[in-house]
Formats: sequence, C-alpha cells, structure tokens
Amino acid sequence: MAKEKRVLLKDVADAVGVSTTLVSIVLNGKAKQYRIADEMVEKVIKAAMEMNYSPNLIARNLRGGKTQLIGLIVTDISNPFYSAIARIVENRANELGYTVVFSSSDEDLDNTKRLIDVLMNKGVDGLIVVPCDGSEDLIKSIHENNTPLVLIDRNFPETDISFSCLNNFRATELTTRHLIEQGYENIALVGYKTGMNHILDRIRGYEETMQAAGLGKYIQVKKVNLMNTKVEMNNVLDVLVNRRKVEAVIFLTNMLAVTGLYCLKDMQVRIPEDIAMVGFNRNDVFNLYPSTITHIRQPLELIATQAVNILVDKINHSELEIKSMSFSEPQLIVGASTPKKE
Amino acid sequence: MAKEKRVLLKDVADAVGVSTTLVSIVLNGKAKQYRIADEMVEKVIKAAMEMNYSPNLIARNLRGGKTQLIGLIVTDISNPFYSAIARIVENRANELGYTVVFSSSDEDLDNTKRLIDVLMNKGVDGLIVVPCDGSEDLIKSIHENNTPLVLIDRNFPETDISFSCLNNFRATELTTRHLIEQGYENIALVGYKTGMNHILDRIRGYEETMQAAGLGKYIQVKKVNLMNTKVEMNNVLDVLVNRRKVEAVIFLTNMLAVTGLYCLKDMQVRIPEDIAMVGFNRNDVFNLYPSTITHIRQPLELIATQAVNILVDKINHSELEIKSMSFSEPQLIVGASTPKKE
DNA sequence: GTATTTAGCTAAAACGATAAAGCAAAAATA
DNA sequence: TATTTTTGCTTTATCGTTTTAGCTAAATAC
Repeated sequence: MAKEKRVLLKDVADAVGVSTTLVSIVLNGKAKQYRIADEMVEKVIKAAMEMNYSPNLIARNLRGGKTQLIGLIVTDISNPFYSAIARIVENRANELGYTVVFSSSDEDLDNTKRLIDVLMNKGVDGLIVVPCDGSEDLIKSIHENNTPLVLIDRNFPETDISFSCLNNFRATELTTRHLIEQGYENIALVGYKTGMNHILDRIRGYEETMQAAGLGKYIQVKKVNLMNTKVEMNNVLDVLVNRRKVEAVIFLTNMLAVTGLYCLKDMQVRIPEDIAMVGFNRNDVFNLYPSTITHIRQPLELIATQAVNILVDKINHSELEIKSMSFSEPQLIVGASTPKKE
Repeated sequence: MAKEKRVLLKDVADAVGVSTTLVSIVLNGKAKQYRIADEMVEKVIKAAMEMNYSPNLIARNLRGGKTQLIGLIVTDISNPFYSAIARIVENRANELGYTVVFSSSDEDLDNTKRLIDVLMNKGVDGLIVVPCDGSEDLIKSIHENNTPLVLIDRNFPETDISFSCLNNFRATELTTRHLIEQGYENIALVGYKTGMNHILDRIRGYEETMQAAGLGKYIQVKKVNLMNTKVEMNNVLDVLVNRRKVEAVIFLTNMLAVTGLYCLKDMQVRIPEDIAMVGFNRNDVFNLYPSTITHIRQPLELIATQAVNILVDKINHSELEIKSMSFSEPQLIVGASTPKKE
C-alpha cells in the first residue's frame, strides 16, 4: 500500500558504510580507474544488488549525463508503415539500452517543431525523424545545434544530415521495368503533392525507365493532395481509366494504393481485367484481394535498424561529424494484378 | 555549429536584476501568493518572453519528482489495433502536457516485467498497460506500489485496478444476435487460448446468447494458439467447414479474422456463399473484400482517451485510491458477409 | 515613539546523481 | 630516516529548478 521509497545511492552507501561517490564509481565500472580495493568493489556490488538499487536517470541526466531516451517522430504512428518501423526501432533501441519516445507530426511543420522542442526538453539523447514537407530548414537547425539526428524514410540530399531510407529510384525502376516486360505501354503513376525527395525519386525512377524504353509519350504523373485524397483520387482515376485508357497504374505509397483500390471498387473497374496496378509496401489487402496485388516491399527491418545504429553511433561519438547514408534495396513482389499481356 | 547555450532561469534573473527565485515564482504564476509587485511581474514576464526562456524539465522533474512522461505498454505496437490506440493516447497525453514512451511486450510476462522496470526507471509518472496472460500478480504488485496505473483493452475484474476497455460481452452478444436474426443457427466461434478476461467475456457473450435463443446444441468454441496461428486456424476451419457444416463463424480478434480470411481463401471457401463470417475491429481488408465483412467496431477514440484521462487523474490525485471502470459500447457494422438466409 | 504587521524580495537547501579535487595512511624510494 | 609515490577513499561542487525560511524596509497599531 505505502509507496516503497526508492533505493538511493546514499542508502547503498550507508549500508556499506562508505561515501556515495564510491558507490557511484563502482557501479559505473570505474573502480579500476579510481583504484578502489577489489573487496570493496565486491561488497558494494553485492549490497547494490541485494537492495535492488537502480539509478535515478533524471538526476543522472541533470548532471550532464544521458537519458538513454531516443525520440522518434513519424508522421502518424497509426499508419501501419510507421508503426512497423516504430516496432523495429523499439527493438533495436532496447537491445542497445535505449527507450523510445514517440510522436506524430501529421505532416505538419509547426507540429514537427513543437514535438522536437518537447522531446529535446525531455532530454532525449537523439532523434530519429520522418521529416515533413518544408521542414528542411528546421531540421538543419537542429542538426547544426549538434543534436544527434537521423532521418528515416525520407532525406534531404543537399544537407549533410545522416539518413536511412529506401533506394526509391530503384523501387519504381523495378516496378516500371516489370510492367514493360509484361507488355504494358500506357503506364501511369499516382503520387501525392510534395517537394520531398523520396517521392520525387520514385517519380524519376518511373520517368527515366519509361523514357529509356522509348515510352516517353506515355509518361503521366498524377499528384493528389494528402488532405482530400479520396475525392482527388476519384477524379484522377476517372481521367486515367476512362479518358486516357491507361493499361497500368503505379501507386507511390501504401495509402494511395489502398485508396486507389477503394475508388476502383466504387467505379467497378476490375483488376487486372480492366487495369493492372502496382502497390507499395506490404498490406493484407494486397494478398486477400481477389487477384493479389503486385507491390514493392521495403526492407523495413534493415531501414529501421540502420537508423538506430547510426543514431546511437552519433550519440556515442558526438565529436565526429560524419554523414551516414543508408540506402536499402527494394524488392518487387509479383502478384496477379500485373499479368503478362497477350 | 556551436551548441547554442540554453537560456536559464539565472539568465533571465540577471537580465532583470533579481533572484532566480523571483523569476521562478513569477513564471509559475505564484506572484500573488508571494506578493510580488505587479510591475515586477510584468518586467520578468517580458524578459522571459524576449529571451525565449523555457524551463529545463529535467531539473524541474528532479526537484518535483514528476517527468510528465507516460509509459504505454502494448503487446505489439506494429499491430494496427494497438498503433491506433497509441496514436490516440499520444494525442490526449499531449493535450494534457504529457509525452508517451512506448514498449511492446509480445504477450510475454517476462518482457512485461522488464519493460515496466525500465519505464519506472525512466521516471514515468504513470503507466497504461495492455496486460498479458498471467500478468495479474505482477500488475497487482505495481498497483500496490502506488504507481498510477490504468489497464487498457483488457482488465482484471477481481482486482481494484482501473481500466478502460470494450464491453466485450455486448460485442459478441450483438454479433450473435445479428446472426440469429439473419437466420443462422449453426454458428461457431474462433478465439485464442488465453485466460484473459476480454476473450472470456466475448466467449460468454456468444454462449449466453446462443443458449437464450435455444441454440445451445450448436455452441462451438474453437481456440487456436497465438504462436502457430496459421496452421491451427487451417485445422480449425477445416473441421468447422467440412465436418461440422457450420453456417457462420465469429472471429474474436482482427488478427484471427484476417488469418481466417487467408485460410478460407486457400481452402477456396466463398464468403458468404459457403459460409458467413464476422470480424473484429476495423480493417481495410473488410471493406475491400469482394463481399464486405460484417464486423464489430470498437470506439477506440473513447477507450484510449478515457484511459489517459483516468491515468492523469490518478497522477494528480495519488492520495485517492479509486477504481475507475470504463466500459465502452461496441457497434456492429453490417457488411455483405452475413446476408439474410432465405 | 516603540512594537508589530505587511509587503516585497532573497538566501539557502533540496532533488539524486557524477566529476574534480583533495587528503590521510601505507608503501616505495632515496 | 626523510621524502616521495601510491593507494584508497572522501569532500565538495555542480547540473537547473522549486521551495522553505528568512530578511529588510515600509506601513500600521498601540
């Protein structure tokens, strides 16, 4: 019932009959360096174990140490793509002795700014961030302030900020080449409105592959607005399907692909009879759809693990200012939504 | 490049030419109580604003024993159900000035124990926990230690630990009644092996409703093991579909429903022609499946918001030991998977 | 005119840890 | 034997706040 009083360094010190400093030294493994007697080291460790002592991290951090806390800012933790990343980040961080604090920016610059402020105030040792559109200056200022920082999923190529993300160009290159090999020519692409590099790279991968295959005249890049996706997607697909007589559509994110599926269902457009399609990232829908959906698989495990590795490395060697760049290779999972054309 | 020095209380105090105490008092809104002159209050506030002062939470926390950190332990943050909850917890916590630290227990007791230890070490002010099977004693000991604690999604009815969860009995009562009204009689249920109350309540809801409708002889409760779901589900569905000639199946969780869909697809069993089914929680799959799937919707927003409210209330009134119980009402979303029997 | 109250502020302690500097006793060296 | 070095530990300062107790001068009471 009564709140058990936490065991403090002082309690251990009193129990052994020494100073708190000595206990601190021993428990931090600096006994050798401070030439503490071996028997004393044993006694202290034994007492600390028996009393179940664990340091107050707040006090330790105030003193100038570290919190062993990592801040993770994604756009939306309820988005399965980011929650999958969060899970891996959590696992890897735990392995390395860190705990993860998370926040969702909702793709909003002001939110991102506020969240970074809050997290830094909590004393996080470093940040893993999915940067939103327009956040380059903000992120740069954080980086220049020497806060350990790693971008994930998206990056700013013009800066020297470390990142771990997909080789986005390769993703659509693979996809487009697959469709061309299957015999499609009139291939369109649906992305969303943003200046962020990951989407631009995916668009480039499509455009350059189309161009190289001599299909330049078919290049069609449609961009919907993230705020009003459903309605805009309807319009876009109406144009592509009914007016442009497109043979195949590539969706640039999971959410776009799923929204696309909803719209196509409403329009009673059949896949792949009426149109072929390619999605992005894993989703049960892709496997359970009457014809399974061809999609790009990101090596999430690798991307997220690398992000943590890079960050912890930065935390431990804050004096070094190295830009670590990790591009992970995409994989194309071929389903029934992109059959060979006769 | 150089790390900007943070503005401290002392900096503001020096700028105004007063003590740090005075600045602290003013900025914490206790000027009246300490009879600080009105002009002085103005001067201090102005200076603090201009210098863009914000308090070091770590120092404040060390002094006050509070971190404004909430720990959230779910079974798996990458499970869309829990990440949706996490998102709402995050939002509500932010509104109340808290930040969320999360961890995944993987339904494992030792993990749960370890995670709680770590989070309490980080100094979280309170915990929101999805308890796993067998964790009752552990959770009780945390509660008895006066750590503010709220269970979410699942609860221990025999204890006086607060919780926020679905009215699970009502969920399957609604579902079963709906199926019966649609003309089904041979209705089976698929859950998983656990002693946890939420699943047991769902099973009771089904059993009692069947019994009350005079369909007791059709009651069939199948339990799969969480470790080997796919294989066991195959066996279970084989028995139900081929041997028992079941007319409808109720799946007790989202994961079970989706796994069920995979198996039924493999078995080439059509929904609803060959069998009717009901799922649990929202999932794009349910809407995009050729025949939309009838399912139970949990008011996640309410459940998660309530959990945070209850927790913060406990944090702020730790002297009171009230058991808060929040049961939220389920909603049945009727799809094409449970048509009226002719 | 002295004693008491009140207004308006500050000094110092505390939170719990760590790091730097210091100090006494034992051991090694001259 | 006197001096230096080493050993093994302690004392003190510090991180940035908040809180408690206190202090001075002006206002009020007697």
